[in-house]
Amino acid sequence: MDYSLVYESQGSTIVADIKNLDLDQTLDCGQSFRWRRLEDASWEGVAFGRYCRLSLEHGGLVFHGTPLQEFEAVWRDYFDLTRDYCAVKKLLGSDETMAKAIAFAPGLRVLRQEPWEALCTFILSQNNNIPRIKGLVERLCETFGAEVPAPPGHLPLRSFPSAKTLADLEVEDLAPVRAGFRAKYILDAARRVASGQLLLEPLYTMELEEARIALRTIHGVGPKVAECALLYGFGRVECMPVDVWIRRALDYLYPEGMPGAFAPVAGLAQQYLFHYVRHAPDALPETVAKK
DNA sequence: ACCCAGGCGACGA
DNA sequence: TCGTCGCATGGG
Repeated sequence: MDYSLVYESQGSTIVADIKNLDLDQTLDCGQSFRWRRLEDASWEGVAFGRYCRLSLEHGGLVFHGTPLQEFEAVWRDYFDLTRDYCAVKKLLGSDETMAKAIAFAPGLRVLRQEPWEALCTFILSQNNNIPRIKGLVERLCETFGAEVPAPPGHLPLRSFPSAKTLADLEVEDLAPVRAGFRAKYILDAARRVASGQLLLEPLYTMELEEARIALRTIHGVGPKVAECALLYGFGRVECMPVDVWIRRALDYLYPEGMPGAFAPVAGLAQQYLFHYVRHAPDALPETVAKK
């Protein structure tokens, strides 16, 4: 539990004693592609069809215009605030390399996103770079999402389009998204999910290897995307996606593999490491980083 | 212009 | 089963 005191004040929810959360580190680290940083350093976005604007103000986390009831129904779990990151850091920090990665971004958390959104966005992520993934996701939502009302002074945003919505489209309909060869993958995923041929709900608790196999029945979902969907969409923190960055990091920093004790939270270790090797100048030697 | 990106499927050995 | 290649697109 990374907070103990939460209350509602003037229509906003305030988490007074939040620990282990930095919004910049968490909302712009390549796990979610829909959050935007505003001029005043607050962040706004949409998840589970709800608008959210939040900021960190002298140690307290403020959900602007969000009733306590909605915080408890949606955002507490979305930000995984009931997880004890102090315990996670204690475990991972016993390793010197991981201690450096954690020190570089101590407020990084792995979000618990909507399953369909996580699956879909990481299908779009393949052989792609993060700035461009954001563009694809933005155009997908702008074109096919439903309008989500925003408070006065803020432009309405759009929800992530449902599988049902996308299932009725053809590849040509997705042209404005400019997803390239990934468009057909999105449609296959949408059709399998919308038809009930692939049930997402059981993937929260299904035996892991079985869940991986189920996800990989989608055309365009391989080992890496399945791992991302399980980690980011289903809270399966033992899942560890290995992309080109993590591959480099493991090869150089953990040639013998990561410590076995990390396994239960390998996905969280992966997120610290991913952020570290992409942004810390001294994490990898120049020759390794550029390769 | 050029390289490569949070990979995957198809294909051939 | 394993290595190689093409894929759409555009950010840096």
